[in-house]
Amino acid sequence: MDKKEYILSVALELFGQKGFEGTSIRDIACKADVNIAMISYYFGSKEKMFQSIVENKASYLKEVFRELVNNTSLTEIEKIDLVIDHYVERIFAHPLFHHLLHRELSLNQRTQMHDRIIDILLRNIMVVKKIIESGIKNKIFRKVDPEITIATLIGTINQVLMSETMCRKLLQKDKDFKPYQSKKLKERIKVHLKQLMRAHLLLGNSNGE
Amino acid sequence: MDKKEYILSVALELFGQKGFEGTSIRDIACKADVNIAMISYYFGSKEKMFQSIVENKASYLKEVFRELVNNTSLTEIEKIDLVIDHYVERIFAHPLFHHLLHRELSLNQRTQMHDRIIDILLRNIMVVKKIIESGIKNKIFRKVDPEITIATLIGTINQVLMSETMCRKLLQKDKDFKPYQSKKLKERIKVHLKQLMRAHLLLGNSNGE
DNA sequence: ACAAATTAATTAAACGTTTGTTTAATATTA
DNA sequence: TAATATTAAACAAACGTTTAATTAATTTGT
Repeated sequence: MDKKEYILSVALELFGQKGFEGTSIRDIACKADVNIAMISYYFGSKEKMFQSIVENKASYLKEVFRELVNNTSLTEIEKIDLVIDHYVERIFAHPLFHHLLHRELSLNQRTQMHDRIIDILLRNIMVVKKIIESGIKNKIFRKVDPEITIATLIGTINQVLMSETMCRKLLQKDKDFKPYQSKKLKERIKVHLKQLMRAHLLLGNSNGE
Repeated sequence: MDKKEYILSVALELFGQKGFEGTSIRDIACKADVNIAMISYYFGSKEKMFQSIVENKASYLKEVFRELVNNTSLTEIEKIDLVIDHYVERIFAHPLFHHLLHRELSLNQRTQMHDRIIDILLRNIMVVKKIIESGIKNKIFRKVDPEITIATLIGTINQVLMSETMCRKLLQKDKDFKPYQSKKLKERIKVHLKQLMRAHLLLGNSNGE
């Protein structure tokens, strides 16, 4: 692997676990087994390295939802199902990065980075919002609150994966249980969210199981 | 106000906004207009002050849900409604404290504090879990996933209030809009969660509006 | 193809700040 | 007088960053 990328991956891991202020560049350099000066040499500063991580990783999650909204061969509820699948898969694939994003979102530090993250997240949120509004307009969905509904989608997954220890205690698993690596948990969340959204969104739903 | 309490309130505000590592005791002392040494004098250390904040504030939110589960004059869905009311009111009343709790939950720092916060949160979570399981047992609720359903409840509110800027952009409000002080938003979240939970939980629900 | 010149990568050490904490002296209150 | 509260100053340690020297890699001229 490219050395620069390797440093970024180590930095992501530590930032994700201990936060930006909670991680020193010495921590990163030590774990990546490089000299401290290499961080300034490669990235200019600690904060610019942080920005590199965000821009690097964010590029992965662009253009995923875009095609969804323009695909007319799918019903709105099928699109919602796909959004759930994509989103859950993404968070399970990059849990530390999403920890990083949402923690940064909850902080009043680094305004510029804060706004950048909002831009990144908002792009996909708007796609989902349009799907919901389309479903309402076509009288397939109930007149739900689109924005808060999206918060439910995103917030549910964040909440479950917020803390490994918390997740274990909530689900009453032993300490060997690794939430991020559990395919069962991933499917469980998908099933829950799909059932939840169908019950919440679909008109004339008698919930026959 | 008691000086010790005042320092704690200032510390809560700064920790809530900028995180534990992102806030220096000089920031706190300056904003509270006291000498730096007073923090050690009163609390012993920065971390012990943090613990004081958590224990102080946490005492407020004990014993709120306890009575709910033992009250047999209410149906399960009425209890869920009350849980939603209480929980939303609480977060809107102490937004910075809940920021603090959940951010600490997402960090792998201060294991002891981490476990303490989990204990605090889990107590109320278990009450809600029992309500849901009771509803399922009494064939009033569908056979939903109780644990992930709780994550939906908590996660939705966290998500909406995670960032003031994000909230404004999501709801397309101008910069004068203060999410934490908006009674309209508070009611909006309550209505959403109640409708969501009724559609999700109640058996034979035809969603007639 | 090969030595010379140039650029890039890496290092140990030091830089000046800021960090949390402590000290020892002073002021206030009981 | 004795206990408590408050202060300015200093503490060592850790912080992000820079420097200047050295090694490695690449490019160039012949």
